[in-house]
Amino acid sequence: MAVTIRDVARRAGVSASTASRAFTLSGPVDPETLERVRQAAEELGYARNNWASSLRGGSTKKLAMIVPDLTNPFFADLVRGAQARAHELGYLVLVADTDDDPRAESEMLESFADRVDGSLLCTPRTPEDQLGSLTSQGPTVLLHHTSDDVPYVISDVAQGVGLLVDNLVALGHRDIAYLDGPQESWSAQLRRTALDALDLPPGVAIRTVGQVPARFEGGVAGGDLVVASGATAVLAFNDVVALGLLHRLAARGVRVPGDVSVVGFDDVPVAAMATPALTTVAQPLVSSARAGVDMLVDLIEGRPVPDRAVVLPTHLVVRQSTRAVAAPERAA
Amino acid sequence: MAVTIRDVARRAGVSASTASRAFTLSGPVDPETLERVRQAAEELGYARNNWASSLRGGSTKKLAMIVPDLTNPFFADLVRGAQARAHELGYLVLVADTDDDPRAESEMLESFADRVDGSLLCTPRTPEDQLGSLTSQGPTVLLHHTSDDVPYVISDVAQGVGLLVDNLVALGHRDIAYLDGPQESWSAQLRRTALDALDLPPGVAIRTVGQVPARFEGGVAGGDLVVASGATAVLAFNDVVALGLLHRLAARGVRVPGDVSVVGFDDVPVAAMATPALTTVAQPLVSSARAGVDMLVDLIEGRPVPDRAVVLPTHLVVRQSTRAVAAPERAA
DNA sequence: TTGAAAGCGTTACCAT
DNA sequence: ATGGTAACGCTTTCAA
Repeated sequence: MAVTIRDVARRAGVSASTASRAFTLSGPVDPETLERVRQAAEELGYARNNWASSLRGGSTKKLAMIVPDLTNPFFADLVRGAQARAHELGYLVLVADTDDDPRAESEMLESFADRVDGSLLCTPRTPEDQLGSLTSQGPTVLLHHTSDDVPYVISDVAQGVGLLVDNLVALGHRDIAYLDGPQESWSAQLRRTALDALDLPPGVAIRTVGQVPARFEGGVAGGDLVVASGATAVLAFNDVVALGLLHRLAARGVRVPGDVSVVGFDDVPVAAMATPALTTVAQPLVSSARAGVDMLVDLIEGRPVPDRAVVLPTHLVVRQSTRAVAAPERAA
Repeated sequence: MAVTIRDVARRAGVSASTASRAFTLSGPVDPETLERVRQAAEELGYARNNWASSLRGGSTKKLAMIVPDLTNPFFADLVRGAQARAHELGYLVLVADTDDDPRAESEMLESFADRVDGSLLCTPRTPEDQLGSLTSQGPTVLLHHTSDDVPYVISDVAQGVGLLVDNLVALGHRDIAYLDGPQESWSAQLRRTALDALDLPPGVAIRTVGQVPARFEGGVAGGDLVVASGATAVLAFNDVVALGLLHRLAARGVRVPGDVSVVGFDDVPVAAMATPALTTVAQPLVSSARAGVDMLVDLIEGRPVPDRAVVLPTHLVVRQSTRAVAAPERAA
C-alpha cells in the first residue's frame, strides 16, 4: 500500500488536514509546520494521489485531449506540446485517439466528463454546428478549428498561403497551379478562401487544376493534372499530397524543380526528407498546443481570457523543390 | 454535479450496494433487479466514475504507457494499438511522452505509481540493467525491448533481416552493403547479430560500409560510403536512413534501383511515399501493442501468462527501390 | 494556526 | 438476493 497523507501527517506530528493544507496551500499554515510536513513527505516518499483529491475537491487537474489520429505527425506534435505545457502547469493530459471516427469523439468526451477539468479538441472533421454537443461538457478549447462560440487557437493559414504564393511570384512564376484538397475539408476551404482573397500582381494567375483526397495517392493522381496544365509551379494542398505529386512527376520524367516547382503545406517531418526536399510552410504546432493549454487553464481557473481567438503566424521553409524561372518581362 | 450511483439506486428502488453489484457483477443480483438498475442508469445517463471506484477497489482499470517520442510513427502506432486493445478490455491507457529523456521515464512512472494497474514500457534507450527501477512499480510489460526478468513483446528482427537479404539474393545481388546504425543502439545490435548469423549462399557477401546516426542525415552521409563501396544493393539501418540514402544517391546521379537497390527497415508510412517507394520490412506494431496489453492485463488480473516472451513475425514489403541484377553465373 | 468531522462516489464486508 | 456500514485518500468546512 502506498504512503498516504495520514502517514505523512503522523510523522510530521500534525493532522491530516494540516498536511493537506501544506501541500495545496489552500489555507493558512505555519511556515515551520509546512517545512516539517515537507520533510516528512520527502522522507516517506509520499506522492499525492490526485485522483483521490479530485473526489472531494472540485478540480481534477486533468485535461482531456481528443485527436483523430495519433499516427499523423500533425496531431502527434499537438499532443506533445499540450502534454509538455500541461505538465508545467500541474495538469495531466489524457489523450484519446478517435481513429478518425467523428462519432467516437462525443463518446470519448462523455467518458471523460466530470473526470477532467476541461477539454482540448482537435477535430478537423466535425462540422461546427455539431460542435455544440462536445462543448457542453465543460471548459473547452479548439485546436486548429474555429468557432463563433468556443475559444480556439489556430495558425494563420491565409498568411501561410500568402507566403508561399509570394515566394513563387518572387521566383518569377506567373502560371501557378493549385491542387486542391477535398471539397468538404475545412482546411481546404480555408486554403481556397485565402487564395481567392490574394492580391496577385498583374499577369500572375493561380488555377485550380483538380481536387484530390488529402493523401499521397491524391498527389499521385494530381500529377497528371498538373503536367497537363502546363503551369511552372504547383501549390499542393499539403505536404503529403505534394509528396505524391513529386512521385508522379518523377515517374513521368518531369524534373522538379527543373521543369516545375512544387510547394506543400504543413512542414511535416518528411517534407525535409523528400527528394527534392519540399519548400513548404510550417505551422506552429507545438506553440499552438501550448497556447491552447494556457487558454484552457485560464478558463478553468476562472482567469480572464485575453482573447478567445488566438491566431499564430506560420513561416516559410524554403527547400530545393522550388527555383526561379526566367522572367520574360526582363528580357523585353 | 454528475449523477451518482446513489441516484441510480434510488430511482431503481434499491440500495447503492446493489446498484454497484449490478454494474460490476461482483456479487449475486436478481436478474429483474439488474434490469431495473440498468433502466434507471440509462434514463439518468449515469456514467460510473472509475476514479472513485479505484479508491476502494484495488484495481484502477488504468495502464501507463511510456514512449520516448509520440512524433515518431513507430511509437504512435504502438500507442494506438494499445489504446484500442485496452479499450476493448475496459482499461484506459495513460500515455506519457518522455521527449527522449531516459531520466523522465522513471519520473513519469513514479507519478503514475499506485494510480495504474500496470505499465507498458517502450524505452529503447534504457539499458536493460537500469530497467529494474522501472519494473519494481508493479506489473510491467516491455514493448520492443527484451529482458530476462520482465515479460516482453517484440518483433522478430532477425527474421526480418533474413527476409530482406533473401530477397536481395533472390534478385541476384552478390555484393550487398550494410549501412549500420549507432554502435550503442539496441536495435542496431540486433541487426548486426542477425546479419552475422545469416547463412549466406556461396559468393554472396554483406559488408558493413559505415555507421551513421539513425536519422535522415545519417543516410545522406552514408550515401557516399555506399557509392564508394561499389555494392549493387544496400541494406539501410532503417527506413529513415534509407530515405537519406535515396536523397544522396539521387543528388549524385546514382539511379535507384537502376544502379543500386536500396532496402530499409520498419515500413514507416513515408517508406511508401518515397521516390522510388522503398522495399522494406514491416514490423507488426499494432499487433505487438495489442499483445502487450493482453499480456499485461493477464498479469494484472492474475491469469497465467502463456509465455513471458512473445516474438511476432515481420513481413516483407516489396516496392520499387529494388530490382534484379543480371546474374553472371547464369551466363557462364 | 490547527484539528475534528463530514463527505466526495464507489465498493467490500457482513448481516439480514 | 439485498441493504447497512465502513472504508479508500483526500479536502473542506467549522469550531477551537
